[in-house]
Amino acid sequence: MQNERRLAVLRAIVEDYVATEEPVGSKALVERHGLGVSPATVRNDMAALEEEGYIAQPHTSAGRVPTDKGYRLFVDRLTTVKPMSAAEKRAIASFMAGAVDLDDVVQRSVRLLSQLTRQVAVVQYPTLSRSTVRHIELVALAPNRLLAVLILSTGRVEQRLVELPEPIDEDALADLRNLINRAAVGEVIADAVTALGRLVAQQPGSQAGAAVVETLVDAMSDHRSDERVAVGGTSNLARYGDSFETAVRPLLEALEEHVVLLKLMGEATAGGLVTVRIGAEGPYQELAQTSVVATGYGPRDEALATLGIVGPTRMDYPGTMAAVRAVARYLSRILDEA
Amino acid sequence: MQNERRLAVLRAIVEDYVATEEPVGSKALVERHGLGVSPATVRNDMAALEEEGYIAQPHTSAGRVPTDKGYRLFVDRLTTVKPMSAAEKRAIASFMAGAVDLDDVVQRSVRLLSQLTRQVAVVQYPTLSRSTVRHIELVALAPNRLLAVLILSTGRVEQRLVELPEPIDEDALADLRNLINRAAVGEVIADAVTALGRLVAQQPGSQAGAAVVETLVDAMSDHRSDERVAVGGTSNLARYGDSFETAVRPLLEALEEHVVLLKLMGEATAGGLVTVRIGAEGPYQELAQTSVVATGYGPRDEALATLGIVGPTRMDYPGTMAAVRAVARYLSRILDEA
DNA sequence: GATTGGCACTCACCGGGAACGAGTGCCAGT
DNA sequence: ACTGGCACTCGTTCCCGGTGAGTGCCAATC
Repeated sequence: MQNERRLAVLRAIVEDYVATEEPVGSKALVERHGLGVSPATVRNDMAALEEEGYIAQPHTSAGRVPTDKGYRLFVDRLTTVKPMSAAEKRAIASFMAGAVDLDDVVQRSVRLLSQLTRQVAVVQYPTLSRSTVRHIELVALAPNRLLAVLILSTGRVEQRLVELPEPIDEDALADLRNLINRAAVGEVIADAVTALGRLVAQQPGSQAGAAVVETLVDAMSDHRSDERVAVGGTSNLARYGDSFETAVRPLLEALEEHVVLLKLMGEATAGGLVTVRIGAEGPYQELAQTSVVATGYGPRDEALATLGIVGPTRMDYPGTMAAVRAVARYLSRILDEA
Repeated sequence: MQNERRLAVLRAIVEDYVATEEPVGSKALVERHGLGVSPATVRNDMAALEEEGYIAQPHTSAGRVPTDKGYRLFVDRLTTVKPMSAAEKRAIASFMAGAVDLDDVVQRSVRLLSQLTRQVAVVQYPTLSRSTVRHIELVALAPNRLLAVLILSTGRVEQRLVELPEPIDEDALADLRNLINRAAVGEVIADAVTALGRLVAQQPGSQAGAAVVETLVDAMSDHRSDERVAVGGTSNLARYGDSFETAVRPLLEALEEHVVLLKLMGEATAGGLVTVRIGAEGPYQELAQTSVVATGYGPRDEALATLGIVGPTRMDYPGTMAAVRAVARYLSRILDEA
C-alpha cells in the first residue's frame, strides 16, 4: 500500500458505502468525489485493492464493498478524528446534568451514546475491584437479622441480608460497625477483604461479627457484580434491514449475556484511546458482521470500566469514535466530581 | 355465539394457527382435530365465524386466521388454565433460589419468564408508593456533605447525596438520624413524607436537618423511580420473522421507553388474575400486532408492581398465562419472606 | 333443518424466459 | 500512466402460464 491515490479511492469507497449501503462502482466514485481521474483509472486501482483484499465484490458486475481488512486500514490510517462541535458538547452536558445517582448517570450515558451514534450502546458499571470502600452500614431489621450496606467510592451501593446465629443488641452492633469501618474504609476492595479477614482472626469470640464479615467479603469478591452493564438503543437494530437471522439474533443474544458482552467489548483502554474491533476480529464468529467501538472510563482516567457501541461493520467509524470518546470523557469527569 | 361446534372450530383454528403460523383451511382442520364432520360443514361454520368477525382470510383462496376478536373469545371462553407440571414448578423454584438481593430477584424473574414463554419478559420493580420505610441511614462523607440511604420494606434501596449549608459533627448527625428514623420508620411512603415535613416545621433551627429532609422527601416522591423495569428475552423477537418495520421496531422502542412500557402493561391486578391485552386493545396503535399478558405481584398479594410478557398476537395464550401466573406467585412468595 | 359431496372459481405461489442495465475487465490509443 | 471504447457478466425485474390449496354455492341426502 504505497500509492496515494489508491488510498483515496479506498477512503471514498468506504465513505460512499457507509452512506448509501450499496456497492459502489467506479463511475459513481469519480462523480461524487473529486478524484480528477477517469472511471477506467479508478477501476485499475480497484482491481489492485481487491487483489490485496481491501475490497470485494458481492458478485461479478456489482460494485465494490469494503472488507474487514479495508475498514481496518480505513480506521487506522485514513481517518482523522473529528472533534465534537460546540453545540454537540453542550447537548451532551445538558443531557448528563441533573443525574441523581450512579444508576442514573449510567442510564443517561447509554441513552446519550445510543442517540449520538444511532447504534446499540453499552456501558459497564464501574468495577468493584479498583474502587475503595467509602462506608459500611449495618442496619438491624430484627434481633438476629440485619442488612449490610456497602458504599463504594464510585457511588456503587451493594446490599446483603445477614442472618445472625445469635441475636445482637444495639451497642454490640455499634461496636461492630465501628470496628469494621475502621478496618475497611478508604481501602481498595482487595485490601479491605484481607483487613476484614484479619479482624475475624483477631476476635474469635464474635459469631455475629464473623457472619457479617463473611457476607461482606462475599459481596466484595462477587465477580457477578462486575458484570453489570446497561444496554440501550436496541431499536436501532431495526435498521439492519436484511440479515436478521445471521446478524440481529446473535447480537440480541449477546446483549443479554453480560459476560459475553463484556468479553466482546474487550479490555478497557484509558486516556482517550478508542478501541475498534471490526467484524471477525472479535472473539465470536457468530458476530462476524458486527463491529465494536469501545473505550474505558473512570475517575482520573483510570479505566474502571468499559463503554462503547456495537453495530454493523458498515458504520460511520470516525463519527462513532468521536462520540464514544466524548461520552467517556464526560462520564469520567462526573465520576471525578462525585 | 351459541352453536357449540362453532366454538370448537374457532378453538381449533386458533390452536392450529398458533402452532403452524399458517392460515388454516377446512380440510386440515377436520383432519388434525377429531371434529367428526365433513370439511363442507366446517366451511359453513367458518363462513359464519367470519361474518361475526372472529376470523378473517388474508386473501381469497387462503385459509382463515383468527382476528383480535377471535383471540379474545378464545382466551375468555375457550381456554382452561393448564397448571404447571411438578417438574416445571421445581425448575422455577431452583431458578429463583439463591437470589441475593432485590435486583437479583428481579433479574432472575425476567430471565425465567422469558425462557418459559419464549417471549420478551418485563418485570417492574416494586413501586415505592405502597412500601414502608425500614431504615434511613446518614453517612458523613465530608463535614458538609453526606449520603442519605433510604431502605424500604421491599428491599429497595435509594441513595442521594446531600450538600449541607453548614458543617455538622458526629453527635448532631446521630441525633438527626435518630429523629428522622423515629419519625419515618414503619410508615408508608406517603405518611413518611408528611411526618418528615412536620419534623422540619417543629424544628426551624436546623438547616442541615432541613436539607436532609428535603432530599429524602424528594427521593420518596420521585416517581421516576417507580418507572424502573427489567426487560429480558429480547432475542425472542428474532422469531417474528416477517414484519420487522411494522412490529419489531415499535416494540423495541416501547421496551426502551419505560413509561410507555408500563402504560402498555396496564394496571397491576392482584390475586392470581392475569390480564390479557390483545393487539389493538392496547393504548398504542403502532403496537396493534402485539399482545400483552400481565399480572400484579407483591407480598401478601398486594399488587405492588406489574410483571408479564409482550409478544405477537399469535401466541400460545394458555401456556403463557400459566407461566406468568406461576412466576408472579413465586416472586410474591419471595417478597413475603424477605 | 343440518350435513354432505360435488364442482366451478379465485388467486397466491412457483419456475422459466426475455429485456434491462449497472458494472467490470481488457485493450489499444494517446 | 491515463483514458475511451467495447464486449461480457450477471443480478434484477417483469411477464406469463401452470399448479394447487382453499373457498362458496348448490343440489342431494339423512
